Amino acid sequence: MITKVFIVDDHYMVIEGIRSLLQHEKDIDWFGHATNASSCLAFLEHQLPDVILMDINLPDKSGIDLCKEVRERHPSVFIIGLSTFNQQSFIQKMMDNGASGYVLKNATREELMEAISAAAKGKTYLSDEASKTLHKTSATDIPVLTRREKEVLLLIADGLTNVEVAEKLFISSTTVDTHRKNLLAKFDARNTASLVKMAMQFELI
Amino acid sequence: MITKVFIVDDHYMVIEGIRSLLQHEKDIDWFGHATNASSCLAFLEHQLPDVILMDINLPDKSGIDLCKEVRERHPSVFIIGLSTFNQQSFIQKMMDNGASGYVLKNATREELMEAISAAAKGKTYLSDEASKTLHKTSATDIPVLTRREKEVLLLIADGLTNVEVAEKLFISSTTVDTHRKNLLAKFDARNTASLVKMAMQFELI
DNA sequence: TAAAATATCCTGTTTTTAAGGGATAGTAAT
DNA sequence: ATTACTATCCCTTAAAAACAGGATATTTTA
Repeated sequence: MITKVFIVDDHYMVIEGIRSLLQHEKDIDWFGHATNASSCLAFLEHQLPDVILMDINLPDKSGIDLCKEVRERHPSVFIIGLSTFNQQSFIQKMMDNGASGYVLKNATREELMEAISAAAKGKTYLSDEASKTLHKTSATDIPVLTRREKEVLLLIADGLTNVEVAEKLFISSTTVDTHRKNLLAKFDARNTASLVKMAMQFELI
Repeated sequence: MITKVFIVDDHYMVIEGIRSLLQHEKDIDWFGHATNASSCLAFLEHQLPDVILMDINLPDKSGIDLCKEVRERHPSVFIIGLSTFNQQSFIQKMMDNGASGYVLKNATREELMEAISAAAKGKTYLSDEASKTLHKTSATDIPVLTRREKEVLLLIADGLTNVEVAEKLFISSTTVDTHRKNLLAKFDARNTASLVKMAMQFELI
């Protein structure tokens, strides 16, 4: 069975690299590539590959959003996330949005082939490193914040005091203090400084 | 004149991509590749290429440090920085450490060839996007910190109080407070929270 | 060498946070 | 209807940070 593979990545070098890695594979039919999300979607209006290798960072929209969109419009197309970043949040979001796998750009030809053939069969494949990253966390679990807490967090990080945040949100400063208290607890942070640092690291700011 | 090109990048797909892009160039002699800094340095003990394409993110040490080291030991070897990131700080540091150019991974074959031939002649090449990034800043001027201030900043961001920082650095807590005061002034920050946020944005933490 | 930058230390006052406690009302889900 | 969560509000005390002055010794640099 021949698998039709399409690539979405804005880096020519990566596209070339993958083409080069796959060109001698008999079971792979090189279907083409796109360098951004919109041309990918346009392509899919006319032709459907079996598997799309999709970068997470695209110029016009994130691969994470594109993944969701493609899966909704074309459920027969399986998607493998492709990224330099071995980040828990990215992998998680990609899989949540219907991806069949996640491969790092330092993957070997073998890993890539495994991922493609698994995806073509509708199965799931995660590269070793990616699956480790996905499962190890819970120590670095990102706290779930309420809408209000996020608002307060942003303003605090911008240097506003409780009183100033309160004025901005039309609530009492003691309420802001409570939110701050809850934020510190959720992040297990010692004080505002480490709270802001952690929030930035989790990319919540 | 034939240019001997060597690549240091921990992503197979990028190595393959560049090889594929360059394989039909008559003026280019593919010299090989390394996937980390130490094997690159080991290779250079025996053979010297004309140009090294060097990723900024390597597993064992940063391309920025490796660049400096290679230039010191082997001044005849010219280096072109290679990265996904179009970040002012990276480009600046790479050039400061003696790189002859900086090319993004979404560069075309033409751009890559221009960069290589410029570097081979000892000239400098920056891809359009990279040079824009390098020159645009000054609105977002990054404060210059002293060694001590950086130490204090890191510890503050980790949530230590003045007293704790003082104990760690064997200085008085009032001194720490003075450093903090100076940091706030340099960053034009209202308080520690915004200081930490700005420092993270400037990638000083 | 003189000036500038850096690192160190001090004494105050005022404002803000941290940490502990507790309370009420609305909403969403089971 | 009860539980769980969210958002709101309040109190107290102690610790910490912000702010405003100033001072001295050591490096760096021009």
